[in-house]
Amino acid sequence: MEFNEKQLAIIHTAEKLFSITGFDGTSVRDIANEAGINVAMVSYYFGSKEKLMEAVFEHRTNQMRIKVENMLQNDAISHLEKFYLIIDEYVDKFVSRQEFHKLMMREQFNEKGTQITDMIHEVKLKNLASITKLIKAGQKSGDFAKNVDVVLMMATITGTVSQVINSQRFYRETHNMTDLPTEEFNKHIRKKLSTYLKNIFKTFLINEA
Amino acid sequence: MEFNEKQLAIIHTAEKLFSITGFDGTSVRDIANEAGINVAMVSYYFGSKEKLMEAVFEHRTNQMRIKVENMLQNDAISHLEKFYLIIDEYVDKFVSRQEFHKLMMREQFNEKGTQITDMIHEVKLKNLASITKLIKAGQKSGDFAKNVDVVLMMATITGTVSQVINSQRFYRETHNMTDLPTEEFNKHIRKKLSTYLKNIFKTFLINEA
Amino acid sequence: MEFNEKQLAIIHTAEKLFSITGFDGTSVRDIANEAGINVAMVSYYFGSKEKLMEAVFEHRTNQMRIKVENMLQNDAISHLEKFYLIIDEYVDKFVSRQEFHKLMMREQFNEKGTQITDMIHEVKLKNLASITKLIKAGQKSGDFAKNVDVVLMMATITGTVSQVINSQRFYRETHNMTDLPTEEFNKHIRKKLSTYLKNIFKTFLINEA
Amino acid sequence: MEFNEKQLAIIHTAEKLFSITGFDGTSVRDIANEAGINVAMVSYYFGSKEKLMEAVFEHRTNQMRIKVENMLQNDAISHLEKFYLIIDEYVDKFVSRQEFHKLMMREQFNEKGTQITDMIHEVKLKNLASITKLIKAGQKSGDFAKNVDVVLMMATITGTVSQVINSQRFYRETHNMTDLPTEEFNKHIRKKLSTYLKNIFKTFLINEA
DNA sequence: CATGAATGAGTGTTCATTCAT
DNA sequence: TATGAATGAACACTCATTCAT
Repeated sequence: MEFNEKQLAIIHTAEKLFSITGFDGTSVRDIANEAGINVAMVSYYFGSKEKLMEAVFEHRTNQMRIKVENMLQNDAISHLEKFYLIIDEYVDKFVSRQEFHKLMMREQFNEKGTQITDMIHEVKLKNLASITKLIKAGQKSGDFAKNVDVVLMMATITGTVSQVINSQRFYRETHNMTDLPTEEFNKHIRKKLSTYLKNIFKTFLINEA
Repeated sequence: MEFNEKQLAIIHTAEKLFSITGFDGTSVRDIANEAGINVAMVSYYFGSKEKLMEAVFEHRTNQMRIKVENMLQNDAISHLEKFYLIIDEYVDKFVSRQEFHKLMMREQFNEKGTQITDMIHEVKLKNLASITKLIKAGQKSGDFAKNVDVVLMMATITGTVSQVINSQRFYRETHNMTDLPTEEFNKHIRKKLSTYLKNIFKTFLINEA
Repeated sequence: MEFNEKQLAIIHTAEKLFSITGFDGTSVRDIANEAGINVAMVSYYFGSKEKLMEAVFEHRTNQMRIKVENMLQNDAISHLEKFYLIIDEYVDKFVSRQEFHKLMMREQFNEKGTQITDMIHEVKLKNLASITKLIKAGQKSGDFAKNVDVVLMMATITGTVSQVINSQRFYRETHNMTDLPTEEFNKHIRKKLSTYLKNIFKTFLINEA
Repeated sequence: MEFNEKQLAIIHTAEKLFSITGFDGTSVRDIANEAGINVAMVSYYFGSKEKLMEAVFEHRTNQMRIKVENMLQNDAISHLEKFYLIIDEYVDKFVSRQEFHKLMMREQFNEKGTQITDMIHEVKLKNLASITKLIKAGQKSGDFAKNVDVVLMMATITGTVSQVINSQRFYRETHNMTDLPTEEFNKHIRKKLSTYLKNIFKTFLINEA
């Protein structure tokens, strides 16, 4: 599905406000005002507030998927390095699309199964498949240890990144970075998380041959 | 502050409903109906819906704090074992009070700084202090590696547990546990998370002497 | 079901406005303003605008039923006189409850079968049964002609009265009664319709012995 | 006024939808969708929704007028036979244009005097004049009784037909014709109403010389 | 000549809260 | 102390209509 410019403006505004005040906490009027459009446009373009939320997810869903297909075929880099690339991709995605990922994390916790929780579920399943494939390859080659639970590993990666990014205030205050400009903080945290997570999984994943 | 029975009934119902449908998604009438009390009681007892939310947090805040004071003075167990106990405490808290922790996770992501975000922040700071104290002791004794970021470690522990517990469906489906009764699942996931997290941090934290 | 005073005020106002501007043409706000109550009261007391409409009908439904039970057992008056009493009852009801009957006539034409069309249907069936009973008794005694279609007779009585009452302007203008006060007009039309309908059915119904 | 094909398509669709869901219950979008045209066309062609309604009536108004001019001059048929022809014409019109007549009946009940109520009023006045002319001729020749109220007679004819046709369900159910195809029902009811009404007025109108 | 895009006003309904008792 | 009744504000959404093209 393709969105025109006005629709994209609405989607981006909605993404932002939903991530800040939540779906229920954001009124269609808030979105309309912030986006500088008429209230009726939301219904006009998307049908309903819920459908707008779905549009937000549809628009960003691709960015939730980590892409490893090409990687896996590249024989030049080791399995561990491939895994590192996956970590970097997760970190990159969360850091560069903080608003959307905050929104996604929130929505993921929703108990009532909506269209959106289904979309998230699906992407997670796909990501799981990709990572599992890599892990299994690494195990077959003897590089990786057996008996690793990929679901838990995913939980650690997304959980850790999400914690740091989404409740940023805590990290910033404890690291004396309260007033660090967004750009610089993002750069810093990207590097920090990447290194940390790689370190975490290095010994955990590698076969102590 | 002490709450009478009726107030506690309201608090518990609110805790549950807030965690399911969110703060904005839960109406005072929903809470009143579920708790079997009059709508006006919420305002009457707590002043406002927001104040009720604060009461929910005030009531559970203690449970958010990990207690390590006694542990630290116990010379019979090693630093690593002490750290393991902290992990178990986090896991226990999240598993046994899933509703509240889901609520807390959501609220933590709120950008608008409320009374509640402040409460969460404070507790996290205290927990950080406790853990940091232990880590530093371990480093001093040479047991633990230097240069570990305790904030990141906390993020990993809470992030991982939160991911698994709060979007339980994904874990259950990928582990063929869709219909496992709550009790059994809790027992399983407690053990699983505990072992996993200890494994993660074992090599990471220990000094390769 | 019983209604309190405020509910009755709303019902009466709704009855009036619905009869003038129709269900869709009347807004809940119109009713609230006219009744001097808050908009929210309609939902509060009746649940919805539709339910309010049903309440209007529930409240007046008894008045739609013609009562013949006692009459039928009275041996002092002839079958024809009993039928005349029925005519008078119809005329009386329509004249004294013009607003409600206009509303009913309109609603009766609704194609989409609602709760209300069902209610009307039911009352009409009961009225039909009552009249049929009388007609059959008259036929058995030889007073009434055979082969009369009671449904058509009902249609003539209600149709004629409804036409005259509900599009009153035409009758008034053609009879030079444009400015006749309501009270007097009602008195006049009651007598007029009564006489006219009795005349119509006299020769039609009576057996030319 | 003449309407082009597209305008006629809109008029016919509007006539149908207005008769089913009423004027306020039918949205311009409904009409546009059903007619397969653009929403803006209604305003474009007719100026407004109300004007469209007027166009519907303007288009059908001729069919509301009964035509007796030629009849009256025909000396070959009796006055009573002429009156019978008028009855048949009313019945025919109502049966063959049920949608429009349902719409008209509803609109006739509108209290707020609109352009449309005026149109209806005018036609009724003309019809009244035609019938009155015939009745007076019949009275002059001694065929008809004196002291008949033509307005009431019109009310009986239109009222009876309207009741039967517009709340068809009642008639069908009480006559075991629930599933009778439209065509056959129309044929049946046409004959039935014609015979019935003629019977009604036969003795009522004729001078018992 | 025709239309997709856009709008402000208005819809029924729900909301957290207040108030008289 | 406790509550049913009541309210004004806000909600998501639909409406008939306008306008640039």
